[in-house]
Amino acid sequence: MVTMLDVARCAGVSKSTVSRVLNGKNVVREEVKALVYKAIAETGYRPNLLAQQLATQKSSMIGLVITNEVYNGPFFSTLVYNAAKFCEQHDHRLIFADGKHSADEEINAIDFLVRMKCAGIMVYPRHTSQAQLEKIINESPVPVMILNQQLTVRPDRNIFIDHYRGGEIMMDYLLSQGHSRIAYISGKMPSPSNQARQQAWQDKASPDSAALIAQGDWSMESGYQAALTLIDGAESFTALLAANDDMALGAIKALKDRGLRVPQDISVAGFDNAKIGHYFSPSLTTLDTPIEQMIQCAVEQIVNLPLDTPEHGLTGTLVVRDSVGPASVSGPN
Amino acid sequence: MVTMLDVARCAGVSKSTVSRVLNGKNVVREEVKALVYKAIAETGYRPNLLAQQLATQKSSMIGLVITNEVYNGPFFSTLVYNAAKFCEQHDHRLIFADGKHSADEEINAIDFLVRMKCAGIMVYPRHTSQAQLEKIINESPVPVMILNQQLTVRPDRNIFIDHYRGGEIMMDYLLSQGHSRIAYISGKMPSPSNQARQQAWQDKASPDSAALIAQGDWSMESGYQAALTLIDGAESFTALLAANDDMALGAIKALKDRGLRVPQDISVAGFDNAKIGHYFSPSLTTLDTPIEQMIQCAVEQIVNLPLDTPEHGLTGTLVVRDSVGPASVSGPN
DNA sequence: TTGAAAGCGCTAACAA
DNA sequence: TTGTTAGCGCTTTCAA
Repeated sequence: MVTMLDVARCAGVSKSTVSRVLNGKNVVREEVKALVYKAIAETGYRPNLLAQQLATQKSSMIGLVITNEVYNGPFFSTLVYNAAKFCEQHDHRLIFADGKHSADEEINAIDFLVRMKCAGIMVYPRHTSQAQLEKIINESPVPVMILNQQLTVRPDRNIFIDHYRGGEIMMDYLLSQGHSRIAYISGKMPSPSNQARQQAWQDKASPDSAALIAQGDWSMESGYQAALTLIDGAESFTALLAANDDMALGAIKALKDRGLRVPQDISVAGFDNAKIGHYFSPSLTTLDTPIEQMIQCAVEQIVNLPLDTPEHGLTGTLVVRDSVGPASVSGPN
Repeated sequence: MVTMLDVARCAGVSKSTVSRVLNGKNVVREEVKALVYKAIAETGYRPNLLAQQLATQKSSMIGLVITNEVYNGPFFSTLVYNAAKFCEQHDHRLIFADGKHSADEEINAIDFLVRMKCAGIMVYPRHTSQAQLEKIINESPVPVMILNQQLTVRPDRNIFIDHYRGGEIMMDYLLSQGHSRIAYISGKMPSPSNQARQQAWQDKASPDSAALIAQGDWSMESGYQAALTLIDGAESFTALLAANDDMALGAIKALKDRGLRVPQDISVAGFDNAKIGHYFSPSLTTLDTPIEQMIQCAVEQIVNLPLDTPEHGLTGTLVVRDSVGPASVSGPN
């Protein structure tokens, strides 16, 4: 491996001069500079970033921790895409650690990134408790930004989406369409997104809706199964709200398979505004979640832009499409 | 920041002893060990991975380069999910660099990972030429594995999917269903996947099919538009093959919007076996692409498992569903 | 404008 | 079994 010293020797100068040339400090004579560049080209030298970061005590990496359970959702691509985009926009690189499926593993992933001396870390937590997160934030030498879920402390380290408000928006829309019996398909717990959405459903739904809930795990298949369970249940309903689009899509298939029409017999809505929702038939009414904005805030907070963290949670916007219609007079059962 | 020296002082031993304790060399007296652990706990010491990797000259990171144009495809989640999975399985971490949208940027991303001293690098190239890739592979001190596309050299650094064979499988199936006029929606070039699939289509389609091709860019929307173009074209066809599932799904919507039935009037097929295909109506006939296997081979090659690189490309398997039916007697126009 | 030397935090001979 | 010492490849004072 060719080091800076090799370049220096080859150019007939000292290590420090090479370093200066590379770091653009304009204190080097042009002719020497040229010599150094020539030597660099000749030797094929690549600066060692580990050494560089160790010496400067700073790095240009931003870490992201996500539990791989999230990988399949439409969330994931959008999240990573935007994370990479905003990192690069601020001359940083995204580095990525799998939080796997337990609090320990999530904490481990964060720890790895801390020890890699990332400039900052974004965590999309799934298992780690508030208390643990708070501890991590406070002990970390670099900014650790908690995404998606609301923390009760350290708002400066927290960019969250107000999923409760999102749930309300969706429920209000369904109610405004005349639906009074609304079923809910939940995402896999623990999940702050699901928890808040479910709470909104519960608060807005008619009091006797307790039986109108089925457990999903965010996947299309679970939405399919959950919908079957609900259809076969004793309680009737005219609308079905799923905690994400994937499950809503699975649910629509289940309804169709049972000969029910969407939205004439049953209306269906989801969350997240997955692209496919537009192309599905019927096209899916959903809530567009401001992922891009969330990531942007997090990254800019890390790179220390003079930017205010949003005081309140970000809220999504309703996307009205065809899968929700007015309540039919008679429900399916 | 608390360093190893701090721990050593706190425990009343030397730095090397602390190091030994940490690295599990069982040459340290139990009592001393205990002392060190106590000091570590007290000080809250976290080893600096940069320093460690600089000193040991090795790292446990595996890099992945993807162009962000790929982020939206169903490919992406699967790719990253499996990459993370197999990395962790072999006690490595995935680190991720955006190839953005030019050869220069891809090469830059690879360079970054090289300079971060990754143990190995996986590249899903989009823009970089064979010659450039070859150069990179040969010059890199660590294994650089080229994914997806076939290289003419260095099969030991190349895990590819035989997309031409995949295209043939799909075309053979369509032909076996009696289709003779088969249209094709292409992915965005440059792309080895599209190139090979398109070639297979061209070789298998009837010679007068030249007009039956429309340009897409992998997105659902482009599939939608491309299908409209084809429908409005002068040439009739009974089947439509799209270079990926997303475009096939967009195309199906276009057909429906024009009052055409799938598969009765027109059959549609795609590639990649995106999950949603199963839930769409009609469910989508597609080719399952062995992404997981590809990544596994790449990772195991990097971590130096006694494993043979597959001699030939991996091939996908046909997934027959509802979007393809027998050729109808009369096409749409 | 340049070079020498110390130091970033760690590992790994070598000696003791 | 432990401590001393010399690196890993880079940056950055401090002198020259």
